Amino acid sequence: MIKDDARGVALLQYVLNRYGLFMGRPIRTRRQATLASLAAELGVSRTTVSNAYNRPDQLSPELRRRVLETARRLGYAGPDPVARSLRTRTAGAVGLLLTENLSYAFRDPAAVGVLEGLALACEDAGVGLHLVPASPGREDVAAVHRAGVDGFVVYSVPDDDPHLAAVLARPVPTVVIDQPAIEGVDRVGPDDAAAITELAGHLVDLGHHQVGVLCMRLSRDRNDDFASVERQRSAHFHVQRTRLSALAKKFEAAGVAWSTVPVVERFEHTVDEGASGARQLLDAYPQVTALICTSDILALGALAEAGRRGLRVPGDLTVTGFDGIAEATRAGLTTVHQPVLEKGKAAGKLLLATNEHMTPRVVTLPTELRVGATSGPPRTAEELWFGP
Amino acid sequence: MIKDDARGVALLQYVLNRYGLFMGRPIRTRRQATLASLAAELGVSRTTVSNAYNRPDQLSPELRRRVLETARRLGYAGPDPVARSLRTRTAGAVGLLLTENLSYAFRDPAAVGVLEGLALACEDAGVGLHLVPASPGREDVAAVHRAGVDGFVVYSVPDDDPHLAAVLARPVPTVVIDQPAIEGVDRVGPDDAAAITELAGHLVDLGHHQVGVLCMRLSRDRNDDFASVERQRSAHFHVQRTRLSALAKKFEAAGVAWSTVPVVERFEHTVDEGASGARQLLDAYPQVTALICTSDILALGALAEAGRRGLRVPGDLTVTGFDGIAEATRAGLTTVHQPVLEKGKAAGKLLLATNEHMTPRVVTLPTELRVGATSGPPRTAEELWFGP
DNA sequence: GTGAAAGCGCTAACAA
DNA sequence: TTGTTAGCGCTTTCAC
Repeated sequence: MIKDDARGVALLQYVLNRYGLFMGRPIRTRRQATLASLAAELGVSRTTVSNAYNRPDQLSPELRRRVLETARRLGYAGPDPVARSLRTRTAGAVGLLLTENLSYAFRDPAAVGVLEGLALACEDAGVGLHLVPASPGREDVAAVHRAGVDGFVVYSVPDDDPHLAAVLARPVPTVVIDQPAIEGVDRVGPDDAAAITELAGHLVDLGHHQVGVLCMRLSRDRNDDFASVERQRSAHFHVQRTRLSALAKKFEAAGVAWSTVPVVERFEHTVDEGASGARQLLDAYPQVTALICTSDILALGALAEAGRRGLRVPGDLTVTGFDGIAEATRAGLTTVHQPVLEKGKAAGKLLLATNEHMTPRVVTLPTELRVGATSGPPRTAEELWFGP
Repeated sequence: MIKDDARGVALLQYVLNRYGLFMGRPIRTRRQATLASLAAELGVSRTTVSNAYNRPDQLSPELRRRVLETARRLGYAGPDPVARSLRTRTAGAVGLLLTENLSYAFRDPAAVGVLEGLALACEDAGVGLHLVPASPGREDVAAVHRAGVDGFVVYSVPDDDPHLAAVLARPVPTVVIDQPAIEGVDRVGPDDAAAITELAGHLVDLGHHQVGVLCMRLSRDRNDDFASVERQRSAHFHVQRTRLSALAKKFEAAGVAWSTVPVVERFEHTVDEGASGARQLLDAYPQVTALICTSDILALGALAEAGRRGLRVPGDLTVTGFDGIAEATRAGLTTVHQPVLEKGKAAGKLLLATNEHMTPRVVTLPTELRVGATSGPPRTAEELWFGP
């Protein structure tokens, strides 16, 4: 009985809808066709219509043709993706959390490379890539909850970011890139400590003892200034913290007291800010012979500033970067190259591999020290007095 | 009665689930908590739990606290986004269709600019940006149907692409960028014809009559070769077709028979392919005095090739581009600048503006001819014989 | 090859 | 302030 009533109502509703009416209301917009209305129009069951789209082999070609034909006539574009997702429990998309400024993400070739790699992996698997709107400023975590995705990739996010916490709370798999290890979460990234230690070794071997560092933002609060050792230690950006601590360790081992090494921080990650950071550092510490930058973008700015000051590179000043972006290569920068495209791809593959795995997986990417034309031995005392 | 039965079953199911059981089945994985199970646990209705998340003012702070607390205890991360989307009829995301190779989209600064602008607009509105996995090769349109989005932005897609047709069939608003006008669809783009006509005028004024053109792919089939007038006319990439026909018109008006103008096409949009295209064109038509490229990327390649041949620019050869990307500016390229970031932003705003509008809206972006150091008067006959 | 029944997990009138 | 009711549009056993 109940079923019959329900059907009767559904039918009535359907008829009204067809004529652009709502129950008891004046004419409005014509309702969209649904799988049910299509079935009613055809006089078949919803199953059959569903099969026409999802299991073509489950019904006669003739019937299928009729279904599709009628669908076209009614302007029905196929099963509603959201309803399907609810029913099948898969969204067909992965989310990307990226709390940095978008302008950073799209302007740093290294970040774009990661994005591209991830997008490629998604494309291969036929799943969408959902960019979660999460600006660093906004505390509103709702966007994370609203994202209909089967998993998340988290990239370049401070470890105390509320969005990250929100992602981890969601009952879907997660992969982090360049982030600290998290219990039960897959991880992708280079061995930052080893890579920059090798770079530091290169500088030590050249004879540098008076070094300075130019790094990206260490925490969510802005500090376009020198960063104390304490601030370095408590940095919330894993990559920066790791690189700084590895540098500290290496230089301490080489007899350089880390507390005497100036570290300048910049919130915005641009070439101009790199130049400004280099200016600030060199103004205060003109005796520095090597400027270690934690990214190529910053290093390019430092090179520009060196040029502005009339410093020859590497004669007067050694400059190094990190990432190995194309423009750095063209500039002959000494840097550490990391395979950014692979980073994104690996993250995507990890997330999309359905393999049941017990322990969280870790992909460590190879890096390569690329000695370019911007690093050389420091000025000696004689050179300082008598010229090179 | 029926209702009571349903509740009884739900309750039983819930109790079983809590203990990691399925009805009649052995132990499996513990089911995820849902709004309903949370409500049962608390002894309140589902509405109340829903309100705790969506309408905090609809219940007492104390009860809300209890709900959230219990949610945490049960590992409930908030209402399922897909179910919510189904119910509210909004996905909180816009789709981006981009059938070009992803590697193109992420490597051309102009395309990245559009992407960034769109992402910024989405972020402002708090909606996600869903990249639809649609490689140019795959005919499989399912990804378009599977995308749970409230609207689509279509960028740089051939007008006969099946993915585009699939998007238009979906009952959601759509905005196209750099695409031909489509009945009932909003559109964003520069006035390509006017822009390149101005550029052509600049060349005509300089006295160029022997020109050649290097353009991006015209259709989905690969043709790394000269493009006949017929092929130009029937191109499926709107932007390329528009630019070529505007050039034809302008040069015909200046007394140049377009059929005599060599047009070389390249499928891949890279600097290297630009160089190879220039090589092919100049090998066959060494008398050309101006090479018009339909993008800066191609033009940069052409410049490289000119250098390789020992041609001075603009003394021996004038080269022009289109887009106004940063690297082109640095190279002093004569080009047409278009505001790519604004293009993406405008598309996003158009899509997200809920304003009821009757007629499709069109945003025409301003362009600017930027005369750089790569365009000058052609060699005269005397110069050819006696040197400049 | 086709259909009936049972939800997926949630929200939003409307009632109490 | 809280609960009841009625689906959103679809897929999927399981019968027929």
